[in-house]
Amino acid sequence: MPQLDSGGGGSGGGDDLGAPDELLAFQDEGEEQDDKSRDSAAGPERDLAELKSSLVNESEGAAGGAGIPGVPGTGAGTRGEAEVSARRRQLLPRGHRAPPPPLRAAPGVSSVQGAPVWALAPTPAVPAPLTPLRFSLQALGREHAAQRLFPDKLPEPLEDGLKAPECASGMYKETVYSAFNLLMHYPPASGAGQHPQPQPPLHKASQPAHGVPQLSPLYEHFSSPHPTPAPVDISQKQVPRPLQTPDLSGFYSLTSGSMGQLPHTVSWFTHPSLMLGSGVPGHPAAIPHPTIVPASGKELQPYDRNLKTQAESKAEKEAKKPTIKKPLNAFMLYMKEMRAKVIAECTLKESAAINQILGRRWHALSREEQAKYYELARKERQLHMQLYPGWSARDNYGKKKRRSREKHQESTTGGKRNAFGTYPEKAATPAPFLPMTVL
DNA sequence: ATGCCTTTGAAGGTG
DNA sequence: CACCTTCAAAGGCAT
Repeated sequence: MPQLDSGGGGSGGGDDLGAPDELLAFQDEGEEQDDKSRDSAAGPERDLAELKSSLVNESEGAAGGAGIPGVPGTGAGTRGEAEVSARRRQLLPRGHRAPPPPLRAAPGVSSVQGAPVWALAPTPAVPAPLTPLRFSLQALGREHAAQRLFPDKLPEPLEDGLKAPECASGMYKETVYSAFNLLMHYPPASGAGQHPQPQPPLHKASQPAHGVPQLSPLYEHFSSPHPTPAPVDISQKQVPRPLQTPDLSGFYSLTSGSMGQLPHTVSWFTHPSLMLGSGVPGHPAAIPHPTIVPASGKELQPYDRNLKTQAESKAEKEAKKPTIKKPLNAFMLYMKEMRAKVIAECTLKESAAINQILGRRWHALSREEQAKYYELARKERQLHMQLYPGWSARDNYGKKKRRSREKHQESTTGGKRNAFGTYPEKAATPAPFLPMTVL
């Protein structure tokens, strides 16, 4: 079940987003200090350095590639395929990473829906309580205002970014916290006057984060100031109709007028394959929730079904049932925002390598910085749950192709290991955050 | 065409 | 309750 706090607990119930009294002190300041020092001394720069180092070490003897400019050993595309493959296999052995000390929440502090307690600390200048849906793309035109909310965050990318000469492109300077700034920027209560200037079509590759955060579609979806009566009917049979709370009722639509302001990250809005809903493509009513994707990834062909047997049709129907994706967690949101920067800075493209860097950067983030993403993630989950009360992550189990790790598991078992073969390590790795105990 | 890799976090299932 | 498993994003690469 989704973990929306249904009003219980001592947090006042309901949406206690941004509750000021959630500001909690940490008792492990020493550890935080460690984090800080780690951040500054061996943070992001080390991330890539280690990654690169591992690449170099593992590809020692290989002719210097041209991966990261000036960084040997990162050019996967410069070696023979076999060599690259070998490197890839050993790229970052699961035991390779020596994760930084975990961020721990202070004991005796409460948590909300699994987020580290420090993540619940009030975001600067964010009014509370917050309605999760009250985000607006209007913020796109108000980045300055958003920046005012977190003025201290602007230089962060410069600190956090891979400033190493081999990686510094400077592109990340444009906006780093733009996503969060946007999300955390609340429109006027009236919601009026939210008609940003239409923008030309944006392309994913050509439109890095320049005032256009790579937000979770969930939030982007609700960024529209123009309401629609209800979210797309994704699965009437399984997913109960979303709650039509007053807060939500005004955030379910995207009008054509709002399309122009949407960044590339909301390409789902116009993508034909996503027009699965009940209506006519292009019509707001036909706009599905961003987390809804056809299982096949292709547009449905209703007439095809008539040619199939009932069983086939049923199976196919089942298979093609739109999939409600899981809401993104904090780290996913972070990755989504920062990926482009890492790519730009490091000229890396392989997500596996990028994700490793991002993982390290994530650990290098301060609590406050991480808290933003936890907060966003929490709101995303709330939105998701409000939209699809009956949805369960379990619904998507098996929709992804079974990974071959299963057979790996069979062949290499002996000990306990998860399907990825990583669990023992992860278990051995200190958890980033200890669960909070609710007082 | 499809799955793997790689990361963290969330959530559900199991013992 | 602890542990395990799966999925979420992403894109190059391998099969």
